[in-house]
Amino acid sequence: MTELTIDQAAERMGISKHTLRYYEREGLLPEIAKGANGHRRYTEEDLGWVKFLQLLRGTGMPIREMKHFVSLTWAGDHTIAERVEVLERYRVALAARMEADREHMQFLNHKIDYYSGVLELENATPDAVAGERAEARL
Amino acid sequence: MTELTIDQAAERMGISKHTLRYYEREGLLPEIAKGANGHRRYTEEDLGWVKFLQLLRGTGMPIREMKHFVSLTWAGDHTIAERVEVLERYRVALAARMEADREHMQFLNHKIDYYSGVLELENATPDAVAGERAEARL
DNA sequence: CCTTGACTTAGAGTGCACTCGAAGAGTTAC
DNA sequence: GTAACTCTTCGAGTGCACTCTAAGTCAAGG
Repeated sequence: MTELTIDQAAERMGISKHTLRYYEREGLLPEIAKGANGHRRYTEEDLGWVKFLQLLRGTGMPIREMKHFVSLTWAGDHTIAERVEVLERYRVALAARMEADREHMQFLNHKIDYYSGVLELENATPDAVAGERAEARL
Repeated sequence: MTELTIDQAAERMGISKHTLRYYEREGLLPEIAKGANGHRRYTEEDLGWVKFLQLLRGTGMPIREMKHFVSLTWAGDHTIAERVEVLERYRVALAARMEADREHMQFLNHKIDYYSGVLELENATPDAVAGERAEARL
């Protein structure tokens, strides 16, 4: 019924047709059913799986490990313990990235604040600019 | 005095010698002074600059734009307004990434919680496992 | 009937950021 | 003095995740 063409699926998931086929080729997606014309028909379930892959990808997991994880998922419930181990590892790594990002955001904020200060000073007193040389070090 | 060899600099900054030379070649670092033997000698100021590059890089700025930004920095104070524009763009992008990461962390947490629940259930009642099939959809 | 356009495949190409290799020179250890 | 080591440069190679091309098929429109 509500099966989508590759174009529509790509549009809706915010991903390119190329990437959809690439994921399928790589075994990250199940083989997508084909219509009478041989064109792919994406079901809602397929799209849900794509979303799952996007989230997994977003955790920083590389394609190689996604293949592994996906195969675990398809292998059945006896792989759940291993799946947890994998996810834990990426949770730790993601937490580290988030922490680093906070530092980088601070860096940007400080830099922008400092520069904005210099600009305001220039506007306020267009004469006294020459003395401003001290780059904020961090 | 406290000038470091490329090995020491790499060690201290947590970066490879290759990358240090690469950054210099690309014009991201000023030309590093060489000792009598032709070997690079890194000053504290050089290392500060490396740190600056690492922070910039951490904001998600690609090498190409870093080159631009660095050239603005070296060009003098009249480029400050443009520097602010650039940094603002990366602040917006970084904020978006941080928001996305929060979503990805939630995803991991939910998955891990769900799986852990299944595991506990298995341990508690090793018999009633067969009925457990409903994958958490998100 | 013929063109247009979207799909199919396998495989090649791209962009990024390193990362490494080869060739050569200078210092240090025995 | 010669072997081992580390540095130098330049250019090539790597790994990742796409991204695109070429050649072919099929359906609809004019």
